Amino acid sequence: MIDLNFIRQNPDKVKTTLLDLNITAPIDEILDLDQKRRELLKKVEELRRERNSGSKVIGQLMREGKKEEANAQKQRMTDIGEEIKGYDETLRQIEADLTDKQLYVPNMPTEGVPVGPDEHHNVEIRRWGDLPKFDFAPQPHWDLATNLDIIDFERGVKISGSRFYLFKGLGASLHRALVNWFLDTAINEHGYTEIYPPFMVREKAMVGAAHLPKFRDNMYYDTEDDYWFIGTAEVPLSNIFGDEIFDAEQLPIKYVAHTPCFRREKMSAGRDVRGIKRVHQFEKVEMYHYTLPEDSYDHLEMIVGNAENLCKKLGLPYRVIEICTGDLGFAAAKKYDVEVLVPGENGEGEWMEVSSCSNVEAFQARRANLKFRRERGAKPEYLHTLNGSGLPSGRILIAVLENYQQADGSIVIPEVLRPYMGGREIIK
RNA sequence: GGAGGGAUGGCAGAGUGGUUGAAUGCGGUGGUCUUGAAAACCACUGAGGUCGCAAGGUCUCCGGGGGUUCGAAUCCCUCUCCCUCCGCCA
Repeated sequence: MIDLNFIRQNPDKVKTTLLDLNITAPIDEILDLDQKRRELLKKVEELRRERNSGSKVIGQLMREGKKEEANAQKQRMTDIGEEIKGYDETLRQIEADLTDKQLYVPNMPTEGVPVGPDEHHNVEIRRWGDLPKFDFAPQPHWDLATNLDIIDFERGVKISGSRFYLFKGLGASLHRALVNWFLDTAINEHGYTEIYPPFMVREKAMVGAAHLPKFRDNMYYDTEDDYWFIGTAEVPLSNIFGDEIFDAEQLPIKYVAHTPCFRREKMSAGRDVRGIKRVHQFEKVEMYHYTLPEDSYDHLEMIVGNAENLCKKLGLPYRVIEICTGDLGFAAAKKYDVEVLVPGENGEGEWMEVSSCSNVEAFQARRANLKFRRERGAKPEYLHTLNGSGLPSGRILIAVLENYQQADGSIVIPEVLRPYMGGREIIK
């Protein structure tokens, strides 16, 4: 959610920005509702004030035993009460409508975000490493994994349908090794506190994280108990401190969580259907920061740096790109993606997104009501939150398989993972 | 799943229809006293909306929502959450 005051004071700027973002939102309706709301509020408050003071008089009169005067006063108050009731009803509708519409307004990109209509206008910031030199034709991960019998696609599909799979034997070990190494690195080297959150949340949490109401179609939902299944740990992490007020010195807070991620992938039917790149259930280690507003952009660099560090230690070539306005999405004010380079289906090399690091500024903080106080007695302010993948174990497993493959189809295990696999050096 | 009991300010805990946005205690902040500290004493100490340049005014909020009433923390309905007992259970 963005500040209603900001929309009110900069309507044209907001509208222009929406064009850059390639997102539509009912700004004029919002302005109209906002104005109606304030007009009504004024009337209703005036009437309430009258009633409050008028009702006190009744109490006074009763105590003094002046029954008739009290009754006359009661009648006047009844009339005012009726009037208030009418206005209240309208006001309630307007406020509900206004809030609902505000929930569809995206965040405003920060100064300096490249302007462009789509992902082709993202800007490469830096690049690290090179694709390994293969003196043979590299295979895609689904062939490697099937031949090594470490991923069973057919039986995953048998159990749960398309876009499901199962890890088997050393495939499952490798996956688990990645998760544990991501977590340990985050905790021991990057200074995070680990959280094990719920994977099913109520609607309020989804709205707080800005995944609802707009992205309803991409999420699994249990109709019987009203639970939403998280598509990322960002959802529970962003709601932990809802309706709480921090002292400034308690910030920043850096959390890391490993969770499954459930995604319907409705919008990408037919894309990336082979392998485990785009699936309904995967696991991810997610970084999440709560910061003072003035520190959030430093933290964005920290988060992306942490994601890069993981790629470097795994020996995976990558690039960092800054996302342009048209590709920025709903919640981010600024976003970096980290993409690793893998041989891909045809062996020529392709970029695969493995981390998305966003500063959402106060966008989630407003929705989830996350605040801090600069000093005792100061007015509470919204804090800033950031999120970044660190990293998705399934996609990194793809990268490890494809980049560390040998001519005989075996996989050399990256050194950092070997302690997590009983010292094993190769999968064959 | 069944039965019962709860939800009040940072915390604890009063308050069952009329100056109660809320006693009291603890905590916190400032001050007095003290060489300093402690103790004692005094004062202050919730959030949001709206109007206003401001000072300040005004409205709302006692788990959420709705209702009764001139007036609700107090009465009614409903939802959520917590606790206790029974049942089931990794």
